Amino acid sequence: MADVGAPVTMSDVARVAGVSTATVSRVVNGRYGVSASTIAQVRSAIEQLGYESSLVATSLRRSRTNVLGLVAHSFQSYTAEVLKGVMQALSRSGFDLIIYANSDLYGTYAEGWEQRHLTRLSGTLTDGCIVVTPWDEVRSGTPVVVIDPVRGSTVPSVTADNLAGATSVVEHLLGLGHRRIGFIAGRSSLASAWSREEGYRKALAAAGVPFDPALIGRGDFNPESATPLAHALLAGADRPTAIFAASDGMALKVLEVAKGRGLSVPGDLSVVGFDNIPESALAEPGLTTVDQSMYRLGYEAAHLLKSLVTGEWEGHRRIEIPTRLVVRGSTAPPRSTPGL
Amino acid sequence: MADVGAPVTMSDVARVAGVSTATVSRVVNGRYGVSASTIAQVRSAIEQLGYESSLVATSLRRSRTNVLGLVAHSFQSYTAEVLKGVMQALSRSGFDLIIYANSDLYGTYAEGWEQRHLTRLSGTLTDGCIVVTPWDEVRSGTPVVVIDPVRGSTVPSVTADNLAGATSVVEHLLGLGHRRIGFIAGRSSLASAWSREEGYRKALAAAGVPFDPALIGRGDFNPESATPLAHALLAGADRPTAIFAASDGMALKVLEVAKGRGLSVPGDLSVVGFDNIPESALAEPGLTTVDQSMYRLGYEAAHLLKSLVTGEWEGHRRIEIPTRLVVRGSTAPPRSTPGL
DNA sequence: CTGAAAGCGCTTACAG
DNA sequence: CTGAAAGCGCTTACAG
Repeated sequence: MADVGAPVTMSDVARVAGVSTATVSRVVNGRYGVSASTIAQVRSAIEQLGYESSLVATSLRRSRTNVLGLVAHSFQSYTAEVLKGVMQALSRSGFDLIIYANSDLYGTYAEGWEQRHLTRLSGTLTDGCIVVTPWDEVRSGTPVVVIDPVRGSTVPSVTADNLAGATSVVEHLLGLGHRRIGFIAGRSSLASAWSREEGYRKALAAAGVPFDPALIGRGDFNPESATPLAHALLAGADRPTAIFAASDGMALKVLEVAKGRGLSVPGDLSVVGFDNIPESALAEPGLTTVDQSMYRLGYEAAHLLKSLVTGEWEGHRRIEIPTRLVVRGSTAPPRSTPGL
Repeated sequence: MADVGAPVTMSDVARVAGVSTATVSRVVNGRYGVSASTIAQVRSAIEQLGYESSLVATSLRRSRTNVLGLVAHSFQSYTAEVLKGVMQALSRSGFDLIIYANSDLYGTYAEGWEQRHLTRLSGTLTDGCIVVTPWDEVRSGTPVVVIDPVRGSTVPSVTADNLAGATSVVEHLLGLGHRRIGFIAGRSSLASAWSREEGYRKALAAAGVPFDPALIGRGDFNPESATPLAHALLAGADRPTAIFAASDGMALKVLEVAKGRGLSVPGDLSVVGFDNIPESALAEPGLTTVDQSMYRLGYEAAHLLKSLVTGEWEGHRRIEIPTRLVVRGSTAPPRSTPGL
């Protein structure tokens, strides 16, 4: 408690114990070949000084650190859920986790951020990294697992079955009687955004509903990006009776915009999202969405990364997690079902 | 993409650019006194090789790293909320955040964990740290802010106004007509647990309701700790008509136990928690609780730490955040109000 | 304007 | 069983 001076180093311990730093290092790391009496002396000096080895110095010197990294551009509910899964998978694994969060980019997408930090960590601090929703393809000298990669990525990855999820949404809306279904797309460089749009198109095509480009808004997964798009979609005379947004964050904005324009949900407009973040259950009305178990994305990513680092991975390097449609109050048949 | 070999170091850049590492370092850090042509050469070598400086090597050498740390023992909803506040406060502050999570202790309280990791980070990697709910008093050579400190702690800290929060709970229950109010306490070493219990006692005393030690269960904030205590409280003939648990996690377990024993909530038993984690709103019935804005705890802690590190702090080093009673479906008057 | 050298706190061959 | 020395990738006086 009184000790608020310079940090205690290995040299301090060596001096107090009357041995070399090499010997202290051996004791700290439990290496063989140190006499019992020396061990005792060193231990007592460590105790007395409250010494802990510096993570930085240790990992600079060693090749293996037993620390895994996670790099994410922001900390919304999505990332928090992923994190819980990661922690569970790493529980008692012998690997600690370091999460690196860039303060200057909170809530925004900044190009290249992940790559830069991945590189800064991976040579020295971490044995491998998880990158969540990177801006672009990433590369690294140590193993990497990407959650929600860009289109065409060849890096090991974990994603939800976005195609099936989006398909089930559109089938649900079609089943309710909707024919004019708007879509707000996500960041187009991401494989997930692409698959969700593909699911939308294919399900419409399968039902023989013609595709109308006027019903598509191009967002970027950020909630804010959906606001002007929702206004645009709802302004026309021939407005859609349902809007499917490629993320819950965007869908919640659609809800907001609809209310602002005096439209009742689901009476005048059905709204569906994708993700199933906790906020969606609390919305009024509850948001119909696709659950993609962010917890499981994190869990599987951590599991894969761990195996990659220890070199014991056998299976496929691209994992797909099943999705599940969650129907809540934001969807209903359109007011006047046009001749089914 | 093809580059998956050894990491690119400053020496590599120096070799390609035909200069010394000292010069590369100067260019990377934007120091004065390098000729324009040299800067250009070095920049081009950096570009060509995809060089990024090693966070570890840099922070080992430098005294100031512009990285703040957060050490937490687990990653439940509580920590995730705190994190959001921390990130918001650090947004565009020039400080990055590193979160260190120990994999071997997920979900459990392990003595001394925080201190050990704090020490391992603070000499070298971080300029300062936030520690969430430490097991014991912490110390460090660099600034520390504790969220939810132990009793008697002298370290800068941020806490909710636990006394007022607990008082409002008991007043709410008394107002409904409850007289036999059980209490499940938190980890007694924490100031928050102490204040919540004090609020409980004082509010009872103020209302002239005698304190009954048989109505107190000693938990530790972990949800699991509440299960046997709830059974014990509800087993007696003269069981309480309401139970106030010192955390939502424990209160949700009380809900479970009550149901398991065939008691209806709030008909047979009112239940109240503390924290207002997202799960509490979703419980059936919704849990009456005290909102302590974990987001704000994180925000204020980060703000305080930042000021401490830059040396510009003026105010008090112990910040208290107001709390707010949130009444939901889990509380109601007792079945037969004993003569008010 | 630039480089050789020392050193941040450790670990690991190499001698002895 | 133990220590002197080199080196992990950087930065910073110190010379020139």
